[in-house]
Amino acid sequence: MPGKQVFRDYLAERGLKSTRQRELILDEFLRCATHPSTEELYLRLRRKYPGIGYSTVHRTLKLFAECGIAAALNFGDGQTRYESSSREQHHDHLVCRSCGAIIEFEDPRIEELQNEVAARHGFHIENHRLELYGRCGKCAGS
Amino acid sequence: MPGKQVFRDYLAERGLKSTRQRELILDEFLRCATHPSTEELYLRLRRKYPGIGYSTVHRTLKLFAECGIAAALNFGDGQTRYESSSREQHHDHLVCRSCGAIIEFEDPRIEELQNEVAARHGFHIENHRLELYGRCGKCAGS
DNA sequence: TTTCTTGCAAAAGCTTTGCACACCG
DNA sequence: CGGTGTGCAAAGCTTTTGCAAGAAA
Repeated sequence: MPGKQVFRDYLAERGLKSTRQRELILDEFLRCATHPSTEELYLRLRRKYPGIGYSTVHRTLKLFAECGIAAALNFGDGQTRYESSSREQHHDHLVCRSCGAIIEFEDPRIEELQNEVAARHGFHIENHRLELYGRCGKCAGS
Repeated sequence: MPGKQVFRDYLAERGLKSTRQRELILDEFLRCATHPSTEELYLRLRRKYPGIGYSTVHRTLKLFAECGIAAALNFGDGQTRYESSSREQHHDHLVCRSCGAIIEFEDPRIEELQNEVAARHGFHIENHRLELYGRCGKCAGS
C-alpha cells in the first residue's frame, strides 16, 4: 500500500493528524475501480459509516490531490472526479458519451511526442490530460 | 466569415431567429484572440452594449457549441471557456500554471496515434482534448 | 400574429467556509 | 492541554431556468 504510506508521511511532515475518517476515506477511495466524484465517494462511505460528513470527504480528497496520491479530473459533467494516481503509471482516458464508460489507456509514443512539442515551445510540462470523447464499441453499433 | 454563415444556416434550419444580440455576441466572440469564459465575454460586450444580458450570452455560447463553431473548454479553474473552432484545424493547448498563458499547438502525429489507440479499443472518436500543464519558457526561469 | 428571444431575478448545483464541539498527539 | 479535524449549516460561485415584455418572421 504505497499510497497509504505516502499519505501518512505527508500528514506527519506537516503536523497534520491521522484520523479515523481520513483512513476510512482513503481505504474506500483506493477500493474504487472508478473515478468517483466527491458526491459518489461520500454516498458510498455514508452507507457504511453514517456519521461521516460531506465536507470531510471533500477536504480529504483535496489532501489526496495535494500529496499526489490522487488526481482531480473533469470530464465536462460539472463534477470534479478523483482518480488514484498511485496505482500505476500515468494513463489517459477514452470517455463514451453514450454510456459513460471510461476506458483507460497509455501510450508512451504519445507521451514522447508531447515532450517534443513542449520542448519546441520552451515549455516545461508538469502534467497533462488527454481525453478522447466518442462512442465505445458497444454504443457505436446502436 | 465561414463561422457566421454556419451559424445563420443553423438558426434557419431550426426555425430559430437571427437577432441583433446573437450577431453582436458572435462578432465579439470571433474577435477574441483568447478563450473567453461566459463572464469575460459578457463584460466585454456590456462595455459596448450595456443592455445585454448575461443569460443571453450564456445561451448564445451554448448555441455556438451546438452548431460546431465553438468548443467548450475547461482548464480546471471552475469556469467554462469557449474557443472558436472555425478559425482553423483542431489544436491543443499548453497551459502555464504560473502566468496563465495559453499556447496553442497541433501535431498530426499525435492525432494519428490517438486514432490508433481508439481503433485498438473499438472506440469511435468524436473529439478530444489534450492539455499540457506546466510552466512556459518565461516562467520556468523564475 | 405567432413564435422565438431577451433580460431580470430567482433557482440549482457543486464547492467552499465558519464555527462549536470532538479528537489526536 | 493545545492545536487540528469533524459535521453541520450557511455562504459562494458558476450555470441554468421561469416569466413577462420585446423582437423577428
